[in-house]
Amino acid sequence: MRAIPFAGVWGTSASVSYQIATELVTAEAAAELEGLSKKEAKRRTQELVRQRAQAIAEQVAERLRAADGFASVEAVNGYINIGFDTNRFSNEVVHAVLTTGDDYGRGEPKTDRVMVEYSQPNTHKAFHVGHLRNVCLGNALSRIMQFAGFDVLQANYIGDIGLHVIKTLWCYQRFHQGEEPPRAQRGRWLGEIYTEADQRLNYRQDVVDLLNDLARNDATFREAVDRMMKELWREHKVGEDVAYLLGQIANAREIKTDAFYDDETIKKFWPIVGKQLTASLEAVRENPPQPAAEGEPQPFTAADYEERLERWQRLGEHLDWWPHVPEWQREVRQTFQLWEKKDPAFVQLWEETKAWSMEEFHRIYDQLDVHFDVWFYESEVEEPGRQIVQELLERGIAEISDGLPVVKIDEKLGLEKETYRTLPILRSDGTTLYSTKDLALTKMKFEQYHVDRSIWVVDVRQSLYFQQIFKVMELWGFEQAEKCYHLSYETVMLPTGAMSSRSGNVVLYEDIAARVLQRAREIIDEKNPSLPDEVKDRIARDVGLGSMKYGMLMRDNNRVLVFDIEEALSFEGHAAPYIQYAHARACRILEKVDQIPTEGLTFADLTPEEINLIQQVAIFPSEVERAAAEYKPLVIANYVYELAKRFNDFYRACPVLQAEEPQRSARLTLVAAARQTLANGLGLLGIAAPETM
RNA sequence: GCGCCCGUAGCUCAGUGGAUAGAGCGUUUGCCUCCGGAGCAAAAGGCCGCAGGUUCGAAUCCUGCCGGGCGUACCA
Repeated sequence: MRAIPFAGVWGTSASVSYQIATELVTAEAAAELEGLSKKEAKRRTQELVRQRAQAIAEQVAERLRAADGFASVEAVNGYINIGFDTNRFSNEVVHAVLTTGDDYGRGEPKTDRVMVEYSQPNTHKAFHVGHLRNVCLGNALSRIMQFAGFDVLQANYIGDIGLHVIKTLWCYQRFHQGEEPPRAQRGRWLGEIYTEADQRLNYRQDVVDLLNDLARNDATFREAVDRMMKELWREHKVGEDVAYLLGQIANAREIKTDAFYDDETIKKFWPIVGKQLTASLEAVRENPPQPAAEGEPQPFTAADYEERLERWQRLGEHLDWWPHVPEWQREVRQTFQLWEKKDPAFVQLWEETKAWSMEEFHRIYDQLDVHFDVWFYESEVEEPGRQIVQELLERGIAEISDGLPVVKIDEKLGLEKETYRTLPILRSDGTTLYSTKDLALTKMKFEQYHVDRSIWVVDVRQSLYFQQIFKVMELWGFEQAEKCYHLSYETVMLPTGAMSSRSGNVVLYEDIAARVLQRAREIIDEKNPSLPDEVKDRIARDVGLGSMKYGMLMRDNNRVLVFDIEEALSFEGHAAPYIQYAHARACRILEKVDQIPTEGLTFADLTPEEINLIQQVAIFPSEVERAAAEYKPLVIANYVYELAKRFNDFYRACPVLQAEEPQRSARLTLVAAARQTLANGLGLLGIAAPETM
């Protein structure tokens, strides 16, 4: 049974005649099909089933007509289409919505307690669009499951310790000691320190990566460098390093960061690289390369050279970093030991700077109207995690391999094929890994919060990792391991490529929020200039942030989201403002009447637009249930857009206030029901439904 | 190598084994004396990556292939 797939018909459609026809035909026509080829037999069966299904549908329709109680019964293409009594069903739907109000669509209370862990931002790092997708998803999922009847606990898991924090604090102490940014900027400023730390510590690798990239992929570069270096060698007699570079590049062999004798080599070599890149770029611009044959490596285009040249330039600004990198890396390891020893001064610095980030996070959550019931911190599960590692070792589930504790999961499960691989659970220097902490956290969720199910909303790149964690928990004998679910979603990319704070290719949350709010405000100033300022501000927030959230939710989880700020700033078409606008229009109609009747209405001679709208309103509860069962906020995002669309159709085709009674009352209640459902649906996505905009 | 995900209109994407595969953006043409034009109507645009299979019926399920992304022992 399903809704009749044609617009403007209120009823249901059944395909049972096909099942019956199939059974009958296969039984009766066996003899006839005997001698035919497989293909012909198939075609003949298809033909017979079609005819038979239609015949059965007609018979059934005939009976149902006699039974009475349906508005219409028809046999079409083998389907039995049953039209409902529109008046009765419309009354029921509208009555249900208006009497339950904000609770329309709410599911029966369920016994399961579910924890949804999401957001998990790292302190000392920037909050960007990638984090935004996570928050929107996790929060919408929580709201939906709660509304569907589950007892939901929303949990945040703050990454307040780990290598990233150590790196940031090292960089702060080493290069920015005593500096203090303006209060509102402190979280962001720390994020910049982190980026700098990362750039410094990876400097040698980044330099060598560029060289290797060129040596591997660009034949022109190999030849030119070979020529130039030979000259350099003859003229200056610079020693072994040049020979090394020459050899590796000419043969497209990998250059290693630690294979240099002289720190000055790179400084001398760098201009040569740039010179060659510039020359290649010019050559390619004048004379674009022909695409290589199938299977051959493609020659670099102008864009390829521009990108490399840009990297070359950026790295060239810090050639003086090169000699220091090994020493910096040593310092970072020492800094980690300060944390391990709980050095009081260091712990104090950590607490202070952590608070800077937390302040920013709280500001963001408030703005997004996101509220957590439980706050976990990585720093709090380090010790419990170590104990679990200890126990896993004692029980032989974990072992020491290459100097660190790991669990060889496939081996322990007796799997031949590589599936779960090996999970390291503690660093060889004794510092904790993400996995160390997650093992403890998983246990804590079930034992301290007594949840029946636990959902992790985390990026898809960690799916193997979570499979590993859950399997290790299972091996450890933790029964609730099967109640753990990783809800993965694809990454957020930018039109310029993958996000990376190191290369500066990031879009920060605060920047998009600011732009979206500003744009919303401009539009309101233009469309509704007479509103008071504070009302305009509130609407700008509802519309701007709503639009931003909807953009994060309108795409399927396992699809990469390319975040385009221009798209986010467009409030037309398939976006939250469209839905909010339908809601505001409904409010305009409703405010012009004193009272909305809820019973004894006459829904007679309904137009297709009215029927479509009532139908869409009617399926809201089942859509909520489906969204919760499938963990898919997208279901609601699609639903609420479709509802707005149908409302707009109705709005155009059906005058309400000027209609004659009893049609006027019926339409008024329909508007009220649609408005309520729009508001409820938007609410599940964490999006406001303003009355004016 | 192995594993996971994606491939649908020019672009970005919806689509629960069922009837004629839908939106938005973009393009073209219209609609405010009428409950708000952040709207509406119309046109154009499709071997649903390819090839098999299952089924009365496949964009949807299965297998293989092609193309792209991601993951794959001390990052999180």
